[in-house]
Amino acid sequence: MKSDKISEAVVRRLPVYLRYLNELHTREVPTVSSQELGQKLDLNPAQIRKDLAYFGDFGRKGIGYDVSYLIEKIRHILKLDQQINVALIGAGNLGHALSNYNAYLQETMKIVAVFDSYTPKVGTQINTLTVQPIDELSETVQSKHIRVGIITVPNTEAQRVADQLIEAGIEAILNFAPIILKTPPHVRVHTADFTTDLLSLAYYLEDGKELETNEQLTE
Amino acid sequence: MKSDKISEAVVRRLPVYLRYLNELHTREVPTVSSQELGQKLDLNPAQIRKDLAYFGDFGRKGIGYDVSYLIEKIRHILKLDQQINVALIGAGNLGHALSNYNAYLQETMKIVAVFDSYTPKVGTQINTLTVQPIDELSETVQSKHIRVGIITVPNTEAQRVADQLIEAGIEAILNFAPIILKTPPHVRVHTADFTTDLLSLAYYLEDGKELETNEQLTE
DNA sequence: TAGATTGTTAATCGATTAACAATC
DNA sequence: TAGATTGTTAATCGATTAACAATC
Repeated sequence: MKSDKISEAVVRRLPVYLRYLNELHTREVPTVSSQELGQKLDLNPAQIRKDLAYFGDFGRKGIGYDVSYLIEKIRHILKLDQQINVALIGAGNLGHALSNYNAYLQETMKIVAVFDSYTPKVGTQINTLTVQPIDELSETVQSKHIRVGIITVPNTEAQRVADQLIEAGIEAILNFAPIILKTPPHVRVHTADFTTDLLSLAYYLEDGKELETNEQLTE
Repeated sequence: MKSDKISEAVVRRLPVYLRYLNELHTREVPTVSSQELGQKLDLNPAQIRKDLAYFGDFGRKGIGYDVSYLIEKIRHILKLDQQINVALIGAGNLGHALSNYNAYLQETMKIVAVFDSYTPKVGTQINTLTVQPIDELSETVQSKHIRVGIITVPNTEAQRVADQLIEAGIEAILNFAPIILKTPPHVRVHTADFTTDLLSLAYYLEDGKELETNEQLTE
């Protein structure tokens, strides 16, 4: 196939493939079929083949996909064959948590700066990074060649921080605040909103299992 | 319309509606149209009307939707008109961060217990909760009528914890570990995997903006 | 009444899955 | 050669959007 416009659904599956392929690589498994991948990742094998075929002929008929080769290809497609510097804005608990995830980010996306507007936080250490005041954002984005921003500030500040990031020339944003950011079309925004995930989960709970009002809770 | 099987996409938008409706309610706005909602939430007004119409006729032609009434209805649909108790497994930074979000959870989903398998963490306080050893999970799930589990443990432990939660009779899981959990069909699992969000963001970065190898980084 | 907006049908668009020839 | 598995087309399925009669 090759080319066409690629849908977001396809792009979002690529990191999932990559993650499992890395695991296979560690286990020194040389090749993998779309069948096996599908089983492991709960996806239809035809869908996996189609996803990959958008970008090239990576497999071999009768054999499957070479694990190392496919890793290389997907990393290239996702632009993860270069280091991508990331800034974290918001040094609260969530920011702290995320700063530990560098290892999961294919070692190519990397949080290289942390900012907070709350004065007592400025100057403290998060892992190896020193929390900077937010007004150094623009300068640091330039000097450290930061292309992606992660917003972990309170709701009320999220839009303002987004504006500042865009002003500073950032290209993409991962937003953890449960609000809809207004951004220009050239800046890609993904929202990681766990409150939506959790609240929508409630819909699928079974009916008739609520607490009875007279039921006693052991504390 | 009313009824039919409701797609996951529809269910996932309900909390988004709810969140903004609550904001309108706070601002004492009495009614809202699908047009206004769509503008604010970046959604097609027809889609919003259709989503709501799956569950009943909540609007008034020529007027729009009564904010308070719609809040009540959506809360009922999402089963958020009762308290839903939640357990958090994993008392690391991420667990810590999430335990502060109770306020965003419509005050009906509530984290009422925290567990960790790492002995030194057991007994420490997270907000008002004392971290419990993981082998108290089953008992506490029963006694506190916990229906939902949030997994914030390391990758390697996630599947085991999921199994324990299911064994304990939990009905739904929000999984933060970047792996695909294997679970029986009656247990609903949502995955909140920010690494996928972030890595897929890289795809949308502009080409030709990589760091030149000879470019100097100011530290 | 005139203007606004719903609920719903029909049209469109897009994504997933099945099927199979090609070929390792 | 026989078995396995890809890449791709066609079929299916599902979700979004447009349009409009009904009506507040």
